[in-house]
Amino acid sequence: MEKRQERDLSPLKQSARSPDMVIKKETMGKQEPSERVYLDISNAIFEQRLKPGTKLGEQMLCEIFGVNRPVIRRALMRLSYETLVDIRPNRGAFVASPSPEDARQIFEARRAVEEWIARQCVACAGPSDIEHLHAHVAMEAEARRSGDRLHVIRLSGAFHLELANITKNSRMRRFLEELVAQTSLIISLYGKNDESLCDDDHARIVEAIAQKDSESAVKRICAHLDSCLSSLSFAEENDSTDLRSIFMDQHHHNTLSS
Amino acid sequence: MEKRQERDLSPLKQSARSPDMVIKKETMGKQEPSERVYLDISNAIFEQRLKPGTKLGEQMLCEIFGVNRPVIRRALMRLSYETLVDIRPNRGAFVASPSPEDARQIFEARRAVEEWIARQCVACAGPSDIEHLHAHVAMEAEARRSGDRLHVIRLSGAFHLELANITKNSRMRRFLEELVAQTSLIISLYGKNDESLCDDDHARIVEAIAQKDSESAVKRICAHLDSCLSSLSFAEENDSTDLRSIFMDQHHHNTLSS
DNA sequence: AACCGTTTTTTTGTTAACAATCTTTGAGAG
DNA sequence: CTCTCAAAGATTGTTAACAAAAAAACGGTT
Repeated sequence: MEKRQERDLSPLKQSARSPDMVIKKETMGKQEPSERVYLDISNAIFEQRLKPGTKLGEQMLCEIFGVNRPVIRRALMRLSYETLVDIRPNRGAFVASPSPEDARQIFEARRAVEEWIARQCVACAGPSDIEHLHAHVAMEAEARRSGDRLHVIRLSGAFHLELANITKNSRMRRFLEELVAQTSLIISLYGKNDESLCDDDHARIVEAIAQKDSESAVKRICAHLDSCLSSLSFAEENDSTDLRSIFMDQHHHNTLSS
Repeated sequence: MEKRQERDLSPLKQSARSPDMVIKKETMGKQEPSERVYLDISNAIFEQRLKPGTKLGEQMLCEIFGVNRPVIRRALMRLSYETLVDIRPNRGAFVASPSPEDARQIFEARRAVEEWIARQCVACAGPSDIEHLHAHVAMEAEARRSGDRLHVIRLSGAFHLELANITKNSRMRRFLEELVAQTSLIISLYGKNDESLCDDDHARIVEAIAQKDSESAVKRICAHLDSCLSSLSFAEENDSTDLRSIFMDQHHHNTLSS
């Protein structure tokens, strides 16, 4: 996990929490301050408002959130256990920058987990679950039509968590939450284009679930993840090669001009 | 997660860390104190030396580990995120006591994860991996023969993590680590007998992996987990029924004698 | 202008003290 | 003897201050 890129924290200054959609499924009542900070930062990462490498300075966060330093440290600590934040001793906390190998592992884990989730959904989704999924997909389509990128991202990731909810296994859901948030970082870092790829994947997954077609559901969710993965470009991996070749070229020109 | 049972922390006073076997796969070099405390407590839970409901008082832990309170609090905080410890505001931290529903979810999650791990192992385990697994199974047998219960528990849980290592997916491994530790709590709470059940399950799983028989590997690991689950008794759930029936009986006797 | 060394400032890490809450103990009444 | 209440003690939660490390700024030299 590398890539130190200085970016500002202004995305945190706007309240990130839309009332109708909260990704992190923690209690929404009276919260510990550190919990709130944790959730807000986590959501900001999830929604790609906080980019990989962003420095999360404690004092700055204290001002943004209006809390004391220990509260911030607690939230950052927790985010670091979930590998969303990288705390470097004596240097500060930074939004994590997953390596290509991290990305591979995360997608692999997602695939394993979501395969199981798809099967479970087929086995135990009831009519109200299906209805709920249809409504979600409709919301995605609407957000896409209206060009609300942030909302699309939010709903798109949340779709997978809605599937996980149906399984009623909170541990699997929580694990997927982490993986989904980490996926956001990966897309921030390595995404080539915007997602014009997955337009109706979700709808087709829901259809397979509604028809109790386990095989199709699994196939579609895996295809969806594969398509997402293949839309990434780990060209950053070649940067050193590029710099080297550029340097060699420059050196070559120098010798020619002298 | 309930069940407040006061038990002592003396198991933490002995150094839990056997040099040849460390369950938690964090770096073994220079560690942050809170990391060490976290690992030691985590391992103590894993090895069933710390029982569910045990109160983990901050001051007591400070004395045991020879560190300051903030260090302890950090470790406890982390353990609570992994649901191994239950922090109740103003009351203190307690080793978690999973409910029967928790147990169901944990085993379900384990099954999903370990199914995938088994498949991966079949697909990518090399000769040295197989050899390593054989050695591990031999160590288990030896520990069982010598009656070293603690060692048996340690090795038995570690077997699953060794399988996870072969997949080279650190996120899946880490998730399984948590599930395995949580399983220890469940067995502590709901285990009927000692495990005379799973004597050669591991060996048979290794055999299936060695023979590249994916179907058998999956079947055997699932059977292993099922057998483990069925060895549990959620009789605690029936306590109220027992008390009621006892009370009714007593009442019946009272009416007869009068 | 670039580089290096020193000083200052900023930020992170740690500790101690105080505040708040809960539990235990002891005294008094019935 | 039992129960209730108040006080004391213990524990958890929070805050402020100090220590340590890194980054930035400044001044001098080449």
